[in-house]
Amino acid sequence: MKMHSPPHPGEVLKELCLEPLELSVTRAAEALGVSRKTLSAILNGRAGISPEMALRLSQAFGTSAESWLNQQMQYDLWVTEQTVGKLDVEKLSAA
Amino acid sequence: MKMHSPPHPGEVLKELCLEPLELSVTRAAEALGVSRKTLSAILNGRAGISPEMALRLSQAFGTSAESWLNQQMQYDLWVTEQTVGKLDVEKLSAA
DNA sequence: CCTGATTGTAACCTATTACGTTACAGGTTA
DNA sequence: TAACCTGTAACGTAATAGGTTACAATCAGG
Repeated sequence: MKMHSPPHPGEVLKELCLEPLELSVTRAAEALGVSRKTLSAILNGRAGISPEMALRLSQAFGTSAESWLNQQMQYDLWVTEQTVGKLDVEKLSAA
Repeated sequence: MKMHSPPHPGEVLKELCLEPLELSVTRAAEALGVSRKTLSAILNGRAGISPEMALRLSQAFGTSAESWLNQQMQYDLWVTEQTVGKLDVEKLSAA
């Protein structure tokens, strides 16, 4: 039913965390304790948010790690739904 | 704050889905369209629930894919919290 | 006792992904 | 021009989901 893509967590991170604080990618990566490449990949949607990265974000920005992983989960699920074709699954329960 | 482990999703799958329907591992793997090894690994906590597997479970048992991924996320986060030491993260926001 | 079914798991393979360092090219700005 | 930020390619490591095949252990029926 859901048709359009949930936002990639990297977009949210950029718009809600980096831009309001006027943080450069280089500076933010430094603060998070990861390489500039790693953060850049996330911001540009070429990598997801790992549990460890979620912890880093929560410590740096005072947000919850769950919220980041939740967004990532929604995004991954949407991508998978769009990607995989019909799965050959047999219905098992009555409901 | 949280101290004890959230249940591994494999336990939940076994107790809430397989056992009530008296499904064997072999039979359930067949129905899900995956190898017996793959399902066994999940049931015994040696593999996590991937987005595709969550879709298979939702189709087989009439549950939501999100609920499975949510459990997996909680579990992964807990494991990561227990595993990684102090992360060298600089606090960035005021809150 | 033998047979068949079920199970966990090891050994091997592939594909993907997060992360790192180094290096380059393009842009902006003082 | 020089200093900085940026995306990204090229190389590496480690982890993980998935597959097939094969083996040993358990348990139920004949």
